[in-house]
Amino acid sequence: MAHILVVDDDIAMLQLVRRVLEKDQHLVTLQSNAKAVTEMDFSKFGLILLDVMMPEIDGFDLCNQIRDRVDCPIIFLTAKTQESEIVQGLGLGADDYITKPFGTNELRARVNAHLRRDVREKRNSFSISGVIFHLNAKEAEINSKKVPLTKSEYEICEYLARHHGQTFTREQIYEAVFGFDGESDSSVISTHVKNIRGKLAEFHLSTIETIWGVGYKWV
Amino acid sequence: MAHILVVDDDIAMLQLVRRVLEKDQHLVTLQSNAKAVTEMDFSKFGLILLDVMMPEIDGFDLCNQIRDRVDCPIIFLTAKTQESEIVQGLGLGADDYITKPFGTNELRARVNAHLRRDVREKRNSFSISGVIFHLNAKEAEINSKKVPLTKSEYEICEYLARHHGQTFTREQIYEAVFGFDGESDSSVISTHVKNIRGKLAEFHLSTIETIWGVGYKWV
DNA sequence: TCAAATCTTCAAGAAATCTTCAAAATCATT
DNA sequence: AATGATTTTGAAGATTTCTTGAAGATTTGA
Repeated sequence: MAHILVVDDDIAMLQLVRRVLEKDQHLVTLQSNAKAVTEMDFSKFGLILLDVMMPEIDGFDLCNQIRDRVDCPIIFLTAKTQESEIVQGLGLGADDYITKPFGTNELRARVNAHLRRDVREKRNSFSISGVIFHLNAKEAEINSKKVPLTKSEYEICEYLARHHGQTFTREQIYEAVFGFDGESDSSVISTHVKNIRGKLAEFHLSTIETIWGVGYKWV
Repeated sequence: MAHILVVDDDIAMLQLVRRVLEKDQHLVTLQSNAKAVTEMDFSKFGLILLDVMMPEIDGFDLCNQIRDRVDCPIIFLTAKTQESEIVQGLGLGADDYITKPFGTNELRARVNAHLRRDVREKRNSFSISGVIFHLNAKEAEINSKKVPLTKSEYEICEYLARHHGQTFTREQIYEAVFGFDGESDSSVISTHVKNIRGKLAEFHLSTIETIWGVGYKWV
């Protein structure tokens, strides 16, 4: 779901955290060299877990530096239990603070809570066959590039993709996508499908299959 | 700084929390009747502190209901220390969890950390596509030169830029930028966009895209 | 209050999209 | 291979949605 950076000088701890976070399908990047961290490109991370006590560099310092450059949630991960330390950590712009030893489920829960907070602010979308459908924007995306579908084309595409595997007659598609009708709407769908196919072909995709005598299906 | 709602059946606790939070100039609203909470207008609060153990209604339930209606940070405040409870709380959409007895400074720090997270998204200037938006002055700047946008033009521009990538209908833009309306406001936006485009074009920018059949989008 | 700036309305022209249609291609069955 | 049914395709016309310019209404500032 998200790309998470974990910084800690304790290798065993890093591996533990990776194992825990990968339960939730997160992509986890580990870093035990705190100095190297300052030269990383943080933009790709959705969340950062930071140990406070590390040789060479202080976690609080690091937090400061990261916060200047990027805006994702930062969670401190540390053995310190003094309340004043917590205050210091949160005061620096960290978003949370987990004390070792921690329960692995608490770690997961806190990480996911912060990620959810981010997701909540974004649009919803779903992805299939390498195509991402952005429901609000009514746009389809392949390889981070926008597919130039018209509104009707997008609706047809999304409908078929959402019900992938199922076959629909042209009439069913027409009725589902536009309000409803009883006219000669089958040829309309045919033409739209032709155009959709043409546009998807530019991305080397042919996911709309003709079911002879019936209609179309997304595979 | 922020308007904070505190819900707890323990009056002494409510007063303690109020005293602590008012140190940071927050406006604090107390509520000891959990049932009454469900009928409140949450929109004005910047953060909500919620006790888990209350008579009549369960804090987790309440969290669910609030989360359906509003998007501000929610922090649980409770005597329970079981890890599984924490997991449950955070899983429900709460953003944090503080266990009683807590240090008053930890409370302040956590509350402020979550508020800061919100504020961070509200700087007084931000930049995108080479355009700097000065929120206070309501001025846009390109290559250190002021773009002569009128107030309405600036607001539309800033709104689209702030939500770059997202498509809005003319009506949505109108409602977001001016109060709200139900008239023929779509043509107003069309004309404003035309004028904005003209002014941005002088800086060789064309960042407002028409999404056919939907509206406009900043790219 | 008046003038200038800004906002809103409107309609004509332009652009994009949708629909129709018929010829060509494909498929299934005999 | 021939036939009839179904689908694909291209192009043209119809429709819907934008853009634009200009004019009237409103607000702002002196």
